[in-house]
Amino acid sequence: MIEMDKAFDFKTAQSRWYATWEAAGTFRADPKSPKQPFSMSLPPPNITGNLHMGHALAYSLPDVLARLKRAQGFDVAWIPGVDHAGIATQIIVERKLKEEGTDRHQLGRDKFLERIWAWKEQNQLDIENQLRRLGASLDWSRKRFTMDPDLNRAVRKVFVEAYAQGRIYRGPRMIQWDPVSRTALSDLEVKHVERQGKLWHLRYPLADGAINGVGDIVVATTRPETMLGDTAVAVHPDDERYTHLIGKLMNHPLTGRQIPLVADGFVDPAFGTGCVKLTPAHDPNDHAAGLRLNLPSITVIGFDAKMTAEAGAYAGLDRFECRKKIVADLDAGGFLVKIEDHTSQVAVSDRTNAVLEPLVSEQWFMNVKDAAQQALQVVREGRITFTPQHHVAVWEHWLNNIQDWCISRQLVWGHRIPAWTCGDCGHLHVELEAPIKCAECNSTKLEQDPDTLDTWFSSALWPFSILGWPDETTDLKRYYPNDVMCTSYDIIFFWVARMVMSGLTWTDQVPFKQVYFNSLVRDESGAKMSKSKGNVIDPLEVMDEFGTDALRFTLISMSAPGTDIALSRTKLESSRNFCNKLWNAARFVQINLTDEVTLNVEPELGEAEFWMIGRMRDVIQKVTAALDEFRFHEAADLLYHLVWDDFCATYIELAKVNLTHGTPAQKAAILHFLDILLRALHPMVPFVTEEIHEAVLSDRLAPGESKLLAERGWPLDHPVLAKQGGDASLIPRLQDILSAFLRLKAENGVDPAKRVAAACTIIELAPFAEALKAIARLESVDFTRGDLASPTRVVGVVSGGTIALELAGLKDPVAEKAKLEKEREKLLKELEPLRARLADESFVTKAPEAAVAKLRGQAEEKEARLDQILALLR
RNA sequence: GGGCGUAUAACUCAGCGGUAGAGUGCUACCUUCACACGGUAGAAGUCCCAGGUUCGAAUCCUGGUACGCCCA
Repeated sequence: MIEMDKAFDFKTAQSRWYATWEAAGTFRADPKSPKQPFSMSLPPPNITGNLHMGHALAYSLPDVLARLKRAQGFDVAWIPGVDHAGIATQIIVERKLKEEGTDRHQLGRDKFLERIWAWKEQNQLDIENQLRRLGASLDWSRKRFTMDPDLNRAVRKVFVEAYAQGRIYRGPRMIQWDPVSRTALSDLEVKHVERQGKLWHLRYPLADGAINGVGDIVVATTRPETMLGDTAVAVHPDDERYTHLIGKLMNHPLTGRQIPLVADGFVDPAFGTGCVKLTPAHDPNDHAAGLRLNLPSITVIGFDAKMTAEAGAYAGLDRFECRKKIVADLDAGGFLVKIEDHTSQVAVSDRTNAVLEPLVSEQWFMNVKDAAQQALQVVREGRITFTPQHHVAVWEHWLNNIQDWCISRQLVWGHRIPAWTCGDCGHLHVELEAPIKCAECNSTKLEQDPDTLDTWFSSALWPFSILGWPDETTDLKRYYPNDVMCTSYDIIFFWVARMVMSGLTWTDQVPFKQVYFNSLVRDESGAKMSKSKGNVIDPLEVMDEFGTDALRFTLISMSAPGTDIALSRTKLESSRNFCNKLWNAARFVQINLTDEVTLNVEPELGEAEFWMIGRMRDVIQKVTAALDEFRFHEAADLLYHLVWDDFCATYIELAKVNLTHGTPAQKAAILHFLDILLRALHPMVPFVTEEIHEAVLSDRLAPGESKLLAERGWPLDHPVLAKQGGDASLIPRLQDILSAFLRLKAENGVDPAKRVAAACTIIELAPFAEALKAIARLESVDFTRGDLASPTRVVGVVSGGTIALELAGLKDPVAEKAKLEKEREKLLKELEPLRARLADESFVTKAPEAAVAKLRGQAEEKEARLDQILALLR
């Protein structure tokens, strides 16, 4: 027999079991199995990352589902993988090159890619092993990487077909340019941050001299450096201050160019002076206005964020340096009217935090308007459900306002765009495979587009590409659509929306039926974890300090849908203590077992057993229902109290006599209960339960049962749970009087360990005399219907009777009377609203019968207690 | 500017039409033969504010206030 230590050694347990499960193939899906399939795709973590607390949560919750479904008899396919994370990865490897004194341009595209692949191999292993440490029951035989050859094939197929259908097109458009990573970004990768800046008021002189005494137009701008590209000044058409000047020309203060005053509705008359300069090449609003008004566009800032040749004297300057110089020059020239402080929203890159430059550039785009409508439809129709539901509102808003998606990136790391341009005739070929020669002119001078696709382009295909799409594979037929997608709500647009759109477009099916959005994990004061704040809690450290099970249980029990999680040490301690409690309960059971006690022995059931069975049946039913609806916190809470309060505090205490001196049949009952509890808890705390299972149960199983708890069934239909019998009210009443005895002792200053004689009027509990004596430390218990009041006894009132302790020397009649009077007052106070409500005609007639009956029951109970107190006081 | 969410015990949070709960902390006591990562008893709350609906509201509705997040 394996000896169990006094405290659960989680370190040993969590390093042993994963390898065992993996070797046994416990988590491997089997398409040939007669079982019903249940499938999920792991949101692929970036290869750049270490496991952080967000992952720990996002992967613990689906693991609960995967383990539950496996236990319920499903063929579970939970498929892992990692994401190549285009920008993030390239930034990291480029940083490494910089440390080595080189860069990607020196290295060249091919060598640079080699470096990234090498780095990826190592990092992928790290993150995969971290997932194993977390206990995530993934089918590693099906693991994927977003840049695997067959996933690349899926990407190319989608690109080529979408191009043929006109969904994908190329063209010059204004995009957000990240000058640090030197790539275009999609709107979603742009973050708007509030920055303290200035508002410069600049004078643009009217070319034909003053009109009505007004010699110039004053514009307000937050970006003076772009004025070199101004091709107009705009006002609101209804702004009466300026209507008479519309169409007049101005002299540009720096370039000397003449530009007109134009009117356009986008101008906010309340902003600054009501006049804004128009720079179509460097501002999205100006760009749109420029197109509407047919204005020329002059690009003065380049892709390196430096001023171009068009900037004349300022050419070559960094954009922010240029700003300073321009302001100084304007000031010197008398064109600077004033400078105000101004907070403005600055667009920065989500990844690099670089201030973005809106630039017109040749990029690839995807029109997703139709797909968006379909995505809206399937959610409205309930073909995909969201938990929590309130995310539907955001979903609706975003998809209804969706813009074309800029999918090309000027990066090396990613899926290369399958487009080739003919060097001779300029024809564009979008093909699955590299063409040998130009179909138009037979030239062999074909050059592939150097750009790669947005990382999310391949992620969007994840649920079906990992199953072998576009081939009609066995896996695709069986595991697609996925049943559940568990992910974070912060990537609802980046990922979830795009998966739904591409799933509908390319497979004509929803990619998954239910989406569960997990919360974000915050620190204990509710602040977002960030490296700069220094409040990051590392899940790897937590697993070392408190155990993986404690971490998982904490995250699960705090996962109430819709609220973020404030992770705290105390909560982790509490979960660790819970695992230890379970461990010790099992240890106590194990110590008292003899070899002949096995799960094959028909258990002998008494009152306590029937009560415990009832509790387990009730709780496990509720847990099953809660997990079905993603109410993880509720499931965890129910099991916590089932183990701690019902099994440990109540049942084991009552069963101690049987456990230590009972027959094998009596002990078998306890063994069955432990078996049921372990199976119910395993999805949440797999390591401690598997460890206990090995120590206590693996030698006592029925023939044919797996020795691995991870392979055993969900206990809901366990035959022992179906047993009925006994008087369900007995144990709660016993608990009540136990507590009352202890309270009487405490109130009267009796040492809890001191054994005193006791009496009780509830004679139905006489069979529990031994347990009562042991738990409440009583000398004896006299069960009698008679009056317990006596000069030597202190008396207490419980539900349905009275109890007494023989305290000859210790009794203080005055204090006792005072206590009873106090209780009488308390009862009267509690009864007051009850009596009032029951006397209320409208309540009794209008409220549902059950509500009235319940209240009446409560009132009767209290009245009875009051009667007993009054009798004792007489 | 628009949208979403949250306000409940000292702290972190459940509950979301029948009259308030958990974990932690706090107070007192207990090293009792599974567990001090334990046990027993106890104190602790105008359920953010103001209206409304209802026999009845922490719970539903309306309007505030505060905080958080998302979008523009």
